[in-house]
Amino acid sequence: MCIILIIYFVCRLLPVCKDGISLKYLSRSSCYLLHYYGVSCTGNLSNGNDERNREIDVEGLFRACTKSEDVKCLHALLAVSGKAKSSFVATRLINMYSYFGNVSLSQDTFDQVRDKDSYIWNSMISAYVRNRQSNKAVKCVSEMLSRTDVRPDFHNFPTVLKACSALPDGASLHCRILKSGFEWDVFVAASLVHMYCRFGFADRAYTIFKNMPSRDTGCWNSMISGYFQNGNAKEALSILDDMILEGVKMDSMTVATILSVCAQVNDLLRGMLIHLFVIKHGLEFHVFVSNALISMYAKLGELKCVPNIFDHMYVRDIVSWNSVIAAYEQNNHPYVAIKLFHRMHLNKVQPDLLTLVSLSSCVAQMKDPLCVKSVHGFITRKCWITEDIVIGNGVIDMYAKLGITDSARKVFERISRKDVISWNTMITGYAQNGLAADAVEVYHMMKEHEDLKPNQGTWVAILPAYAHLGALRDGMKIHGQVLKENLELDVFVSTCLIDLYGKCGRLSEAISLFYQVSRETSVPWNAIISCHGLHGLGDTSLKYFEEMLNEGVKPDQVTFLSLLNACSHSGLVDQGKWCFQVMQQEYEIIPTLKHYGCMVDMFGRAGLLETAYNFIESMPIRPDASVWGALLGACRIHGNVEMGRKASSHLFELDSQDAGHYVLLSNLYANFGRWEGVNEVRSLARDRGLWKTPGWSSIELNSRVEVFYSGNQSHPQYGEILKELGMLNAKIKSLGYIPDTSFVLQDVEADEKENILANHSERLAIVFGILNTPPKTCIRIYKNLRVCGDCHNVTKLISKLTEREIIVRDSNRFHHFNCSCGDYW
DNA sequence: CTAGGGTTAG
Repeated sequence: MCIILIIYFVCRLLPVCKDGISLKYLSRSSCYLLHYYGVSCTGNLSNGNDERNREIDVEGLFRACTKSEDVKCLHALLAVSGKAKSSFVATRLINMYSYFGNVSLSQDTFDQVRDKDSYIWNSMISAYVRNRQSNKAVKCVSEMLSRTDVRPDFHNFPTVLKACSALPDGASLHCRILKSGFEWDVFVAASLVHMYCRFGFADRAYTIFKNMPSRDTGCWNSMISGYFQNGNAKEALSILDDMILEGVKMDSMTVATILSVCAQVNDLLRGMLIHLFVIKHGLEFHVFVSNALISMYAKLGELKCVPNIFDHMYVRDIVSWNSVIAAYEQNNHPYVAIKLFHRMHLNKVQPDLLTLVSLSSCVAQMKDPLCVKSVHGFITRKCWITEDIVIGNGVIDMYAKLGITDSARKVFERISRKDVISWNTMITGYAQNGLAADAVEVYHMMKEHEDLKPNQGTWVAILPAYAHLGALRDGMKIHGQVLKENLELDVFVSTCLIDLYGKCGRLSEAISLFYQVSRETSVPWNAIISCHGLHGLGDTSLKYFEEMLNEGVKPDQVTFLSLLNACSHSGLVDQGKWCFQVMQQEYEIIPTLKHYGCMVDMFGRAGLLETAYNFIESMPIRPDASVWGALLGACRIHGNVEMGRKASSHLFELDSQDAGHYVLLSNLYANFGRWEGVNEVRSLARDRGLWKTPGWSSIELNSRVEVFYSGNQSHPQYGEILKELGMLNAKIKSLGYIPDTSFVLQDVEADEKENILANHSERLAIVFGILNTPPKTCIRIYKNLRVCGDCHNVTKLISKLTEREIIVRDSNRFHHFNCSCGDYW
């Protein structure tokens, strides 16, 4: 196609002589180009065109370009006749380059033009915006505004406004533009509506919208998407109703927006009706409409229709591939997603950042360290530019999803102008990888930047970290902020708060919050079920599940995970089995490794080690380390050395890097005094360069979290704590306490064992609490490992002696001491 | 010759 056009172009436009093209008019590069395309430079070419016709031909050629290379070719040929530097031609070139994603060529073209008119400025700004280089777009806008030879007109406004609303500091520019009063123009008004929505002033946008003398479909779309992007999905839908009432027909843009609204408000029925509308009006031929359909179905967990839509698509763009890959990734089918990724590769579609974000999440789900490495390598080779904030944030997220928080942090540090999302992503990255303390550290760093305003995403990022650390006070401070910002009804924020209160032992607060929020989606239900389970209240969790079904809320895989966990903690084996069955048969949810792990844990805790083993053997997917780890943990509880050996042999084969597994097996041997086994495991762990995770306990006092390690003498109050601990020890011994040294897993003398026990970190933390709080104050301790049996006994006695309520949360569950009220506050 | 409103994610 291109070759023919070039020949045509050469025939019509270049100066010709009777024997063919006169080479003296061609530059070296265009000779080369012609040669490259196999165009003979001799031959019979027609002549005789006037100026106007030539330009019409250029137009045709522009339209025929299908890739950046075509434009380059055209550009080179235009350069020959010296036309490329005219503002008119350059504008077209800038647009073409930017359509094909090659902004740097747009910029080169732009820079070479001396007399720039408002058209060319406009095109350059659009080129940046189109390719998401918001920083450069805004820079370009301010440069234009600083010049005297060009003034923005009402054609410029939509572009300029769009550029401004892409960046928070674009806000200062929009005032300048507003002064000129072109609000009546449909395009300008629609852009204003859009911009106001971007800055969070949906009401102001609505005022403009309402006062418009006439509205085209674009304006309606602008208002609908504006409300939607502000999180007001309900208003968006009511605008749609108004639009239909006024007899304005939905177009492809409306449909695409509404589909994502449906996904957000969980309205599958409306989504399907829109799908029918799409079919009836043939709108599925717009790529983005089909894309929107795919993501709508994916978000609502209806994967059945997805392959149908995808396979019947006429054209597929990068978004189509990304959407379909994300659809499977988000619904826990990482292997299907990877297969699609391969198919995409075969179709020669280049993956972009978002593809890799999904891919990272898939790889993280599959827990395959080799895949993690290859994706990491891929990302590194791509060297995604860090100048654009969205790309930088995506890379941080990607590394966090892969569990490589160090790399995430490096990218984070390299971004010079971090926005709120950069910070939120970094905090979430740490929190989701269990590094709550790092998450808190980053949050404190964020607070030092006064120009940054934490938003809903920040709260959703930091609250789980506080919940993990048991930092109730800090969490409550965030609750205060949330109330100030009227965000307490936001489902995500309030779910995090429910989780926080639940995890910090304040069940009544969690419940009252739960009944305040909208319970239309499974999200808050999952939180309330999970936190009751954590407290060993499995029956209550099941009651909430029943209530959830009565209210017509569809449970998802997280719901069942929380339920199975709850059953496991409360020893409700039959109910757990029932849940596992219902999940598959009624809700067609395919159990993930996590579900299997819960089941094994449940059987194991109940002492049904054989059942657990057989259950693993019957699994349709390959059990991973967490499944075998659950069995090993159960063997430790029930003292079954043989089964423990069996489990650990599978375990070390699958994942030889987790120190915790070695500790478990060595503990199991130690319990039976089989020190040779202990030594064997320990030297194995040492050979593989693994160390036992140090145990720590933390306590929150006066808004500070104090962390104690086993026998750590660096604490300023260490002497005082030791003295008090000695006194308490003597007292509880007189009450009949005999240290249970079977929990000491080193092969040392008996009195040394007692000494080790007495130095367990939670005891230091508890005594610290007793010393530093008024009498009768409840003491809450958080511990990263499990509470050992001896500590359990001692804590019970200390609680009695000091008349203190003591709550210890370990890596597994809550331990309540002296709960005379029998309630959980 | 230009422009607004759309789909993936954070």
